[in-house]
Amino acid sequence: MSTKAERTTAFIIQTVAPVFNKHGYIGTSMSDLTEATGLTKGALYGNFENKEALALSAFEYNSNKLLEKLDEKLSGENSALEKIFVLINFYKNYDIFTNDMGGCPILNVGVDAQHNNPLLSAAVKETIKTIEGKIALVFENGVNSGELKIPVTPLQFAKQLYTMLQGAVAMSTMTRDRKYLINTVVYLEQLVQKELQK
Amino acid sequence: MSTKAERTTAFIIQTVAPVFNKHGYIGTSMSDLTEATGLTKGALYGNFENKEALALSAFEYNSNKLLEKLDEKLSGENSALEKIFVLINFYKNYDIFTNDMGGCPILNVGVDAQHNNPLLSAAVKETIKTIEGKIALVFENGVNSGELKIPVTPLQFAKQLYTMLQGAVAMSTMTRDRKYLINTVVYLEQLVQKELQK
DNA sequence: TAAAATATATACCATACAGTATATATATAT
DNA sequence: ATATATATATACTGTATGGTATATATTTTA
Repeated sequence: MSTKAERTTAFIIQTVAPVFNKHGYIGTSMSDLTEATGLTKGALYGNFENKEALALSAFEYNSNKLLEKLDEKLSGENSALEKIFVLINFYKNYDIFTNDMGGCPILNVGVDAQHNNPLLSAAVKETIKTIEGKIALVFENGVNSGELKIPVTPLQFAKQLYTMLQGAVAMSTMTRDRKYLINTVVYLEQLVQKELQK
Repeated sequence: MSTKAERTTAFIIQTVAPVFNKHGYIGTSMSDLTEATGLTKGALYGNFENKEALALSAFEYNSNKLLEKLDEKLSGENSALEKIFVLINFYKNYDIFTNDMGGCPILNVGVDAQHNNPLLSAAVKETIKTIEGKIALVFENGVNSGELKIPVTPLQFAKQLYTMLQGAVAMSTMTRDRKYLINTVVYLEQLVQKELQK
């Protein structure tokens, strides 16, 4: 079993993660975090070097939850095309999935950190690259097995798909209207059906 | 000619606008603004009630610059299809256009304000609605004149197009890679060419 | 269970924050 | 040009900020 300190650290991260994600790095104060956790500054600074380390751990926590879910959706025994459909379909309820995190960590931290925190900004870029790689791999396998055809490279196609999905995420986040997600998913499903099936 | 005070107010807004857009509402301090303008707090508070009023004016300033540019692109004597091409093409250099503002005001303020400032958040929603309306009008005219065909309502199609464009804006903003803009523009040009032309 | 190690709470820095009261300087109107 | 109105600068609130030193409490190890 894990030590008490390890469990406290884990508890802090998971409690603090949605607060940072909602209010941003500067917008989150240390007293917001003591309030959310019920712990004191002594406890927080005993487990983390400073506010930035906390924010970074918080982002990694949210980011990993997302990456794990994507892995789950893109794994399994089904075909490449089916995997793409499952992925697209996942975004229909992306707002619900990310609600516990306080919204999409990619979008929130990516935009928030761009001129305020280079470390967080770099972490977001890394995560985006990872996600694009995961999607690209599915396309690559689908092409290699002769299952589907794509007009550009797998990575390029993955980037284009992810851009559209994140567009829907951004619009639904800013307007608080999930129709952007739903309509984009419908559009992409049709697109994949028509264009990719060999 | 305008009074000195009016010119000062205008000067403050245009100087302060990119600062707010880059660093967000909470991330921008009043001393950031005195530093940027070379004025003192007395001058700022003499011209604006408080920080929030300043931030709102700053967003409206950036937002209007964008809306005016869109009006310019969507006006003229050319056909509906040509207008759509001009619009899409505008986003190829959207990052350059918004650079003076400190980035896309819709995305930056829309994401920054979502849990921190209801007024700014509402202003962004309003601007999005306005932009979608402008694009929808072009589609509506194109359909009514029999120039082009669309599979859904003009507003619905406008929303879908704008979502994709904003997706490219979001991705290129977060990664600082303008290829997302370029590739999305290429994709949308093909889409419009193939699907809309009657 | 007692000693040592570790984790958390308390009390405290110095600094930065948004905002204000008032004095001073600058426009404007007569 | 002078009086009046207005705009800006200065000096100052009280509070909140991130971070720290140290005392106290709680685990862990022996």
